[in-house]
Amino acid sequence: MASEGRLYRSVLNKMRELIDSGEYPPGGRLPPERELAERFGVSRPTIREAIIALEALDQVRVKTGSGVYVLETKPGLHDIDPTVSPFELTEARALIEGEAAAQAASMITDEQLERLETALNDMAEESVDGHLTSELADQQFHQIISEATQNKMLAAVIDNLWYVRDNSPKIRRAHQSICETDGRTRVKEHQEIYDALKRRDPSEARKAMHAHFARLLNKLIAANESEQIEEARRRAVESRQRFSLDHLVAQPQSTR
Amino acid sequence: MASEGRLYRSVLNKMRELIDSGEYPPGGRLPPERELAERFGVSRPTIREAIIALEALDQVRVKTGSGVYVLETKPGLHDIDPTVSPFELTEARALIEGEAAAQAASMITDEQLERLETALNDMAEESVDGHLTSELADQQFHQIISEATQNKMLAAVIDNLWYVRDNSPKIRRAHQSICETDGRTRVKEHQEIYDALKRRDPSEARKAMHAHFARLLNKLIAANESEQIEEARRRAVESRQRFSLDHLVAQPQSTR
DNA sequence: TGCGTAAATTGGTAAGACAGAATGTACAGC
DNA sequence: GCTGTACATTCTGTCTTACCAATTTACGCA
Repeated sequence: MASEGRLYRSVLNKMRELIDSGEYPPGGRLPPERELAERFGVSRPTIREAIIALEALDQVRVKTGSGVYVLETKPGLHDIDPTVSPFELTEARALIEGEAAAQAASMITDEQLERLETALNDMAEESVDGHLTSELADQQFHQIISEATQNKMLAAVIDNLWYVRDNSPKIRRAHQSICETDGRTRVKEHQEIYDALKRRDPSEARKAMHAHFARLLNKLIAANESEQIEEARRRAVESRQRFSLDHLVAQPQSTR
Repeated sequence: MASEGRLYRSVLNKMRELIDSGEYPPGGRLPPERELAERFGVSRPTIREAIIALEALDQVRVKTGSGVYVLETKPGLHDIDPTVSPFELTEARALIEGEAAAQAASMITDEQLERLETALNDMAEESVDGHLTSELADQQFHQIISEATQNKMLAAVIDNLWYVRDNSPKIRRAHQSICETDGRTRVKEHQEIYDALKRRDPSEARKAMHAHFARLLNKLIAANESEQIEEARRRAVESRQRFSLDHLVAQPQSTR
């Protein structure tokens, strides 16, 4: 299953999806705890945990005895430009993290290499079932590299890119639609980055990082295309239905 | 009491206090749920809720079967880190704006090239007397390039770098100490970037951008060195004066 | 219109079964 | 006697079921 160790996290993710997708719009009320518990097939305390996490993330406000209400997302607080597309973000990450990897290759310490290896193992171990640990290991991997550049400004910029990735609803959704099917490929790509860093080869490190993001970008593009095809098909069916309806009511004149 | 509607919040606050006060240092482990429940006089689910909120706030990491561990608090992602040095910033700008220039070289429009030329002229005209217009033209030049990448994320990152440059006191001071003496060199460097962009040559554009920042970095280093020498001299004078003062009061016994 | 009760909803607790991780212990082999 | 491995125990977080309390909201009735 989508089990990731702790149950409430899986519930949390599903709820965030529902909120992001507009199922529960800002200002609206979530279903009661008991109903959610039944719907997700978990107990009520677990739902409560997910709601509390949601509350801590400022996505929701709980009013005792009344219900839990969706807050409007305030992107202005951390100024994420909502018009930034997943493609732009990934391209920017490719360029910037590519340079970071090259920089890190000539600066990285043995201790940091060890931590990279740990993260790599975590990624490989959990790549089968749980996404959470795998995701976390992924993030740690990249963070260690940015730290290894010994440039706090560069590290801060990269942190910011991850923040945008995790907090822009549009981008979150795009990633969720592709992050299920990968697995060994991702581990292999990170392995190649690690190898280049271990050899202290800046050029190869940059190249491996670019390759990693290039694949990600291609997946995003493919997912977007199939989504658009799906959308087009849906519209086609819709208009066909409308046409047939028009035909039934038999209005020979008006095309509308 | 400290009750604020929901019990877990009061527990959460107490725990945060304990963590902040150093009672539970980063890397350390919190007491087990059952013990905390007894200590705070609440039930275990309530403790769990508080821990989950703590986890959502990135203050704590839960390891199943082992315990809950305190994370080191990261400085705010979006505040300017005051420990970032002018060198780090300039290095980061070199890498990132270098890639931006390469990207821009293959995407830039004729209209943007025109605006670059205008900025270049402004820079050249004013390079003799007024620094203000020249500074502004410089910033515009770089902004047009980041815009030409057609990547809003990359442009936002570069904007952020300029913001740090303009708003970190330490970095502002460092720049002011070197920005007076340049002149034709800077214009010439920007001219070379412009030429590469006009030829639509990514590699040369990157190279020219790197050269620009490399010179800036060297100047910063030189200024820093001379500043440190100055500082050392000042201290030498100071200690010499103190020595002579000690000598004047003529205390043969105590070394203080 | 105003008030009071009932329904709906979240808040909190208790007790226990379960699973993973750490720890201690005993036994086998050297 | 010493060491290392295998097993058992204990510790710890995970999740459930069941129950009652407190608060808000809705509705009916006067």
